[in-house]
Amino acid sequence: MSEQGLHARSQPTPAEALAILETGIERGYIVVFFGRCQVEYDGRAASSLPAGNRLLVTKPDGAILVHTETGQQPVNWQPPGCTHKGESTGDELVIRSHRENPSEELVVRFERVDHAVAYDATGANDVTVTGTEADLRDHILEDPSLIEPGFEPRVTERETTAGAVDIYGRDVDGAAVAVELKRRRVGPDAVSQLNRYVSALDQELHAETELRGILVAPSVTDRAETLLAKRGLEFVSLSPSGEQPVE
Amino acid sequence: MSEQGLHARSQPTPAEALAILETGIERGYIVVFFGRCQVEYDGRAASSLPAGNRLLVTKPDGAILVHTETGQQPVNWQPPGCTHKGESTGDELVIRSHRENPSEELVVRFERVDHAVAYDATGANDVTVTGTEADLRDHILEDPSLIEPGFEPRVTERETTAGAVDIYGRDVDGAAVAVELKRRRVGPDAVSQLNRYVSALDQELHAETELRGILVAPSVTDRAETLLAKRGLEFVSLSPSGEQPVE
DNA sequence: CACTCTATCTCGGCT
DNA sequence: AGCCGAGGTAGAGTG
Repeated sequence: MSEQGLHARSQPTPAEALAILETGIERGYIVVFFGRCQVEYDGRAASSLPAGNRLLVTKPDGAILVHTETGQQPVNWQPPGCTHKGESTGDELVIRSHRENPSEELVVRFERVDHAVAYDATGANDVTVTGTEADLRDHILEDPSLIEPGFEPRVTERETTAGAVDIYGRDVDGAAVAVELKRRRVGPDAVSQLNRYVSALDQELHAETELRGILVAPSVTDRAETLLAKRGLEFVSLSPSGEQPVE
Repeated sequence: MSEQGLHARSQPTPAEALAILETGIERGYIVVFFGRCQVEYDGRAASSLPAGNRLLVTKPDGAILVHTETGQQPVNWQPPGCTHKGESTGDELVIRSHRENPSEELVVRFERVDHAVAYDATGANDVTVTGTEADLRDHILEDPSLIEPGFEPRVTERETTAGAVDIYGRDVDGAAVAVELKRRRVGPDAVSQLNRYVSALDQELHAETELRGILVAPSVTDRAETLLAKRGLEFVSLSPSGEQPVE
């Protein structure tokens, strides 16, 4: 079965599957195998997966994925930038994916390939997303009173020795304000992040100005709220849509 | 083309592709479409992807993935637990995936399906991984002197009001020690995490005992090192293998 | 269900 | 190439 941009074959021999893999890689196609395989990985960590029926995907950018019947995430993978080599040793098809820095290798052993497909998956891959932290920031810059009356943003991504503050400005009394934005409900980690920036700014300004830290998110967990209080930080409830979320 | 546990068809009509999807879902198969589609998503965020040749995977656990030719991650997806419905409207095949809590919907519109596969991907999916944080912890519990001579672990996952300390114990002088483990090089976030635990413990113990905080990781970034010093915390270099990493 | 934290996180942006 | 932080993070463990 072979049309323009598509090669598919059921129950290929290892040699046939290898041919589909190699021509697919050469042409910049996505190559997909359905079959029974085992997987070994060694690199940043190491893992072993016993034999089972799986879905293998190789992409022209060097990514490779092994999917089982469950989970959104692949059970094994390699990131883009790897080089894949197929090898047909008698009745087995072995696919090795390797990369450097860090040195990692993934080995997939097919004892049986039930179906093989190579597909030309070209096309726009520019997805547009809304409801991000950037949207939340833009809403605030457009209407700073969403934070509080009289809030005046001065800069975004203001650098400190501890990292960049999302929005830096002044309140109605002239006090400096560091704002940390989160698009979703936050835990203690977000409070610590804001606290790092506020501590760094506190040293920079050496007490010349009063300094406030405000965490902006749809909501916070109990522990985060406790930590905010302990650190003397404030919270403003806002969603990425710019609306105050309903309870 | 149809063997036991596999249904595949090239250039199916929308009705034929829909049949493969529905029987595949009913039988608990992975269903894969290769074709030209556009994708809309609305839920925690919202996104839009113009038409292009893509790979779509639906899993029997309710997960769904849309892959382009680049990237390890799918360009659009739904997590396990969703319900998928196919719909053949004339010359289009539309797949809707929906879930509640949060309410999210993914709509994939195929103007052309070039190839469709349903595959019975059963088999052991229990991957064993080594080189994790748990391995690092076990190495330390087996040989506590990896931290320092005389270190004596008392409990793992010791609860504090700020969260659980990975390893809690005593040093050779009887001082309390809170150890935070990381399997890889860490930045400021890990230092803040340890600092939260140490602050909480400090209050709990109300200065009855001296308290030390030790971050264990292969290495730290410059900012993390600065922050460690500022917070009065310590660092011990260890890898998940239990070895001290070479420079 | 919500909270917390790990992850071979991935990914993008910036230095 | 490394650092830093966002992410529709996902997934696991626990209460």
